[in-house]
Amino acid sequence: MNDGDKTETSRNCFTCQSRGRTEWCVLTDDELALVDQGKISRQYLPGDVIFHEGDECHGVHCIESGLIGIRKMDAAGNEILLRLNHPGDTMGYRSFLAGNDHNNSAEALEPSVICLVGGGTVRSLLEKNPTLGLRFLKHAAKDLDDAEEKVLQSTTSPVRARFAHLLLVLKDRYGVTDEDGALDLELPLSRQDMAAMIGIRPESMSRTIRSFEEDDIAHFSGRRVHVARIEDLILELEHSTEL
Amino acid sequence: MNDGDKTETSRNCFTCQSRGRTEWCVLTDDELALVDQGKISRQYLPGDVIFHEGDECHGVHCIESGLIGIRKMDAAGNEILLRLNHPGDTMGYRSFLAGNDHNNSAEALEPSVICLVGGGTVRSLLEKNPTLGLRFLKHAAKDLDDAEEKVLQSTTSPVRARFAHLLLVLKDRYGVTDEDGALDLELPLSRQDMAAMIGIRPESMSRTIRSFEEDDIAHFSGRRVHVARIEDLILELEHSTEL
DNA sequence: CGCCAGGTTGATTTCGCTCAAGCAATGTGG
DNA sequence: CCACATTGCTTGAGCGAAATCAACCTGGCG
Repeated sequence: MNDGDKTETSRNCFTCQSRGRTEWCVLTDDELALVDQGKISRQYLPGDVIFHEGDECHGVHCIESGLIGIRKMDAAGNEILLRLNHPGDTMGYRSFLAGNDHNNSAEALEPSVICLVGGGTVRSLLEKNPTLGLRFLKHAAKDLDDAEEKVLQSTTSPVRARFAHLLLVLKDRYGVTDEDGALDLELPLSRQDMAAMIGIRPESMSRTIRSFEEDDIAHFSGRRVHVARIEDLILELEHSTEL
Repeated sequence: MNDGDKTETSRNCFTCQSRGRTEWCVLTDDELALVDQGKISRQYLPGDVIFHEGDECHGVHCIESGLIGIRKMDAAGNEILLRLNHPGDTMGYRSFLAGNDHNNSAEALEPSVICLVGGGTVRSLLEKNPTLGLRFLKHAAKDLDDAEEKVLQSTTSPVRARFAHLLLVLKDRYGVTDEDGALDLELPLSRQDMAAMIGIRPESMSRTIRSFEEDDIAHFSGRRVHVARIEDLILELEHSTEL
C-alpha cells in the first residue's frame, strides 16, 4: 500500500547479524565490500510490500531481520502464500537471474530490514566468484524441491493433513518442544495467512482449527498453540488415504 | 519394471541431434569431448524407468530423443506427473548439485535415448566453465517458476481450467493451429497420465473430457483432439471465479 | 461511540472422489 | 484358434470435503 515512506537505513554487510546465513558467506572481504557499496537497505513495517508481481527486477534482496511472505495470485484474484523468508534469505534472485520481471510479491509480515543489492553488483560478483552461482543454484534446487512437494501435497492431501504439515514446519523455527513430547508454538502468521499457505479459505481454516481442538490434537489461543503429543500431528499427515 | 535389459548404445555428443538445445552448448570443443568420454548412453522403451525416487544420484541425464515423464508420489501412494521432459532437456541436475538422492522418478513415455553424464565429469566441467553453472541456474529458475505456477493452479483452479491449461501447453509442442484459429492436437499422453498431470483421478479425466465434448469446446478421438476455437479454451482458464 | 478488519459459525451447494460395473482392445496360454 | 485374463477407458450412483453465502461476534482504533 504505502510505497513511498520506507525508512532508508544505513547498514554494514560486515557486521550484518545474518551474514553467516546468506549465500554471500562464500565471498572474500574484497567482494563483500563490493556488496556493501552496491546495496541499499530499508526498513519495512508489516503489510509493506517489498516488490510486486510484475515489477521489474533490479537486483536481489537480502533479509537482515524480520519475516517476509512470498505471495502469488492468479487471474481470478486468488492469492496464496508460497513461502516464508527469514533473515539471511535472499529473495528475487531467481527472476533476476532469469532476466524476468518478478513473478511473485514479497510482503513484510513483521518489521523487517532488507537490503537491495543492485543488478550490476550481482552480475560482477557472479563473474568474479563462480562459487556464488553454485550457492544460488543449490538454493534454487531446494526451493524447487519444496515447491514440487507442495504441488504433490496440495493435490493429494486433505486439508487436515496439510495443516498438520504446516504446524510441523513452523515448529522447527517457532516451536519449543519439552522433554515429554509436548509442543508449544507461537505462530508468526494470522489465520488468513495460514489459510493462504495451504491454499484454503479462511472459513475452512477456522473449521480445521476447531476440528483439531475437538479431537484434542492441538489447542489454540490467539497465536499460541499447544500440542500435547506431536505424534498426533504426524498421524494426521499419513491420514491422506487410510493404509 | 525391467531394470536390467536396457540397450546400451554408443552415441557421440558432437553429432547429437539435440546438442543445440542442451545446457552443454556453452562448452568448448575440448570440454564437450570430456562429456563425450564421461557419458553412457542408453535406449529406453515406454514404461522403462530411468531413475527412481530415492535412488542415489550418480550424475546428470541428458535426453537425446524421446519423451520422459517426471513423477512423484506421496506416502499414501498417490502419484502425480510433475512435468514432461523433451530432447535436449537435462534431468536430475538438481538432486546432483544439491547432493541429494533423486526426489522424483523419471519414466520413458516414448522410446527414448538418454545419456548419463557421470558426476565427476559434471563437477570438473562446472569448475572449468562457470557459465555452465549459470545455465543450470537459469534452468532451475524456470522450473521453479513453473512449479510455483502449478501450486497456485492446483489450489485455486477447478479441474476444467487446469485441463484447458494443459491442452494449451501441449499445443505449443504437439499442436497445429490452422489459419482460422482451429487447433489439432496429437496428445503424447494417455488419459491416465493427463489425469496425473493435473492431479485428478482417471474417472474425473473422463468426465472432464466428456463435458468439454458436450460444451463443444473440444472433440476427442483416441489421442487426437480438435478444438474449433482456441478462445474457448482460454475462456475456460479464467472461469475459475466469475469476474 | 461507531466502524472495520479479523475471525468464527451455520446452512447450503458443488465439485471431485469412491466404489462399482461394463466395455473395447490387446495379449496369452492351452 | 478360441477362452480367458489384462489393461485402459468410460459411465453411473452416492458421498464427503471444502467452497460459498450470509450472519454475527470480537477487539482495536479513529
